[in-house]
Formats: sequence, structure tokens, C-alpha cells
Amino acid sequence: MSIRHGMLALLSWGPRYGYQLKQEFEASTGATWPLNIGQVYTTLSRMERDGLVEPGGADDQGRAVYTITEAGREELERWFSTPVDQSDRPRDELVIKLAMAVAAQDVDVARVIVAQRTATMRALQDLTRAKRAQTDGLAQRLVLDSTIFKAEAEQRWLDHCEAVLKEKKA
Amino acid sequence: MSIRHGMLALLSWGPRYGYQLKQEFEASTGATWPLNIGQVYTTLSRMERDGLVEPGGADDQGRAVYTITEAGREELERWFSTPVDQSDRPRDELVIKLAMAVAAQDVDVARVIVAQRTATMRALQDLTRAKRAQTDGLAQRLVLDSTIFKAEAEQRWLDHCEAVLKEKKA
DNA sequence: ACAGCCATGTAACTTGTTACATGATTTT
DNA sequence: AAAATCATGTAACAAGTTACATGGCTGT
Repeated sequence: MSIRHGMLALLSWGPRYGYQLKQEFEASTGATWPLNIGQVYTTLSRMERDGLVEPGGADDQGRAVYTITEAGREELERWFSTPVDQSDRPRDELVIKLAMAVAAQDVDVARVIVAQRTATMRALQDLTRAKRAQTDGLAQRLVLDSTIFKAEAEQRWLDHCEAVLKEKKA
Repeated sequence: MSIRHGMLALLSWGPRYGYQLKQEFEASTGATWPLNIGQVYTTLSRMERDGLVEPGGADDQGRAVYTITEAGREELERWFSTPVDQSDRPRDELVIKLAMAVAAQDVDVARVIVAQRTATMRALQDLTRAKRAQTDGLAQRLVLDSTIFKAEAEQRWLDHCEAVLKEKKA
């Protein structure tokens, strides 16, 4: 429910129209997570259905603006004050893949690890380059840093897996 | 598509029935990602629809087994040999939350960070305890380690955010 | 004229998820 | 006898995602 809440947060500053939400969402998270414009409208409809936002007619240039409701503000406040729990994080595809490769004996685990590490390393290089070229605001910077931290953690974990597997084989 | 492929991997060892897939999936990933039994059957139906598996009648105890098809094996091989790309990772709710909190001026970012750090720290303690008590196999061990690595990275990132924000305010 | 951005929206689809219904077998 | 586990499945829904249709406005 990240997109719902993200859009709700943007709407809490004041009325917004669909296209604007897309732009502001992407501006806040950098180019990291593009947001399909179609999804903005479907999400707005669903939030309206759930009483979190209200259509506020058209602005001076005829654009269809939405306003956050009181229930929407409560939901948003709840979102900000409740930490993300371990249990509601999405399943990690890479981890499942490696677990399955290890469990099955006939899959070449080392090959999977090497392939992934190459890809992650390349991603890390791109990220570092993006980091150097960065001119934008605080939010975008922290989002990019998060991606870097995660990629580094993944590298460390892959190294760890390799070491554990080598040790077990001996 | 982690569950699909995970189940496909299990089916590549030989025919399996639904309940068995649930058990083996949970055994491989430890207690980390429980798999709802209902989902096993819906996923099996969808995989059958997509030609990845075939119903293989009933086994000697009358259980409805499924068999992987040639297309299924190809799909699985592609899964193992293709690294997980940066772009197809799910959006991180915490990162979006913090980005939105930073972008909006009226949200107390520091409070959000502190709340999350407390929760993550507690999770980390539970994980360390689970790690000590661990008796099971290689796959489960690596899955648990991954969770720990990620939680640690999150803590570091939260510290980093706090530092950057403090520095900016000065 | 044409490309590209601004702007709105709908239809159809995907995975993942849960609630429910049903019954057999096993353990306590 | 009761509780737990084994076992299968369906119905309904959620969020996210994409493809498509439509049109105005702007810059080259």
C-alpha cells in the first residue's frame, strides 16, 4: 500500500490533480520508482471509494482536483506513526531463488550467486555514478542512499553465502 | 512471481501434491515466509493454465499430484540463470514513507525514524535469538541471515538519515 | 505539419491473499 | 470424544500494472 499512502501524503499538503501527483511522487523518490499515470487514476478512484479522498471539482485550468478527507488524514497519521513490521515486507525473490537452488541438489548454486553478484555490482556502479551527479533535494538523496545501502548488503550476503557453501562442501 | 517459481522449483524434483508443496516451501525458507495453503491451489491452477505444470492424477494415497512440464523446466532454468534486476524489486514502503515525510515539512521525520528504529531493533533481537536456536539446514540458515543483513542495513540507513537531517538543519 | 508533453480516464489483467466449505485421518 | 493435522478446493477481493482511447496545448 505504498503508492496509496504516498499519494495520500502528497494530497495532505493541499488539493492535487492526477498528473501532478505522478510528477510530485516521482520528484520525491527520484527516478527510482516511476509511477504509471494510469495507476494514479485507478488509485484515486479506489481511495475515493474508501472515503480517503474527495473529488474537489475542477481548478481554474479545468483540471480535476482531489482533496483529502478527515478519514484520509487519520489514515495518513496512522501510517506515519506505525513502523513497518518485519512480517509485512514482500517476499524477496533472490532469497527464495537461492533457498530453492540450495535445497535442490542439481542446481548450480555457485553459478546463480556469481550471476547475481555481477548484476548487483553493475547496478552499484550505476548508483554511484548517479550519486555523484546528484543535484536534487533531500528526499531523493535519501532514497538513492537506501538503494545503495541495500545493494551493498546484498553483495555482502552473496559473499556470505559463497563462504558458507564452500565451508560446507569441505 | 517468487511463489510461482519457488513451487516450480520444488516440482522439478518430482511430482508433488498441494499440501506437500506448502510444507516443503516453508521448510526451505524457514518460518520466514509462511505460505497460505489456499494460495498453493490457486497458483497450481494458474500454472496449469500457463502450461508450466500438469495434473498427474492421484498417487497411491489418493492425493492430487502435479508434474512439471517441459515448458515449466525451461521457465525454471530461465529463472535460475537470470539475475534479479534492480528495476523489478518491489517498492520499499519505509523508504517511500520517509521520502514523503521529508518532502512534507509538517511531518515530524525524526519521530518516524525513531519509531522505525525501535521496531527494527526489536526485530533484530528476535532474529539473533532465532539464529542461536537454529538447528535446521543450509537454506533456512541463509534465508535467516539475509533477513539479518537487511535489518542491519536498515538500521545503518536510519542512522544515516538522522545524521543527514541533523546536518541539514544546522 | 509533427513531435512531445499535458491531462483524464477505462478495461482488462496479474499476483498475492484470505475466508469459507468440506471431509479424512491421526493424536491426545 | 475432542483437538489437531492432513488434504483439496472455490469465491471473492486487494493492490499493482499495462494497454488503449481521447484530446488540448506547445515548441520546432
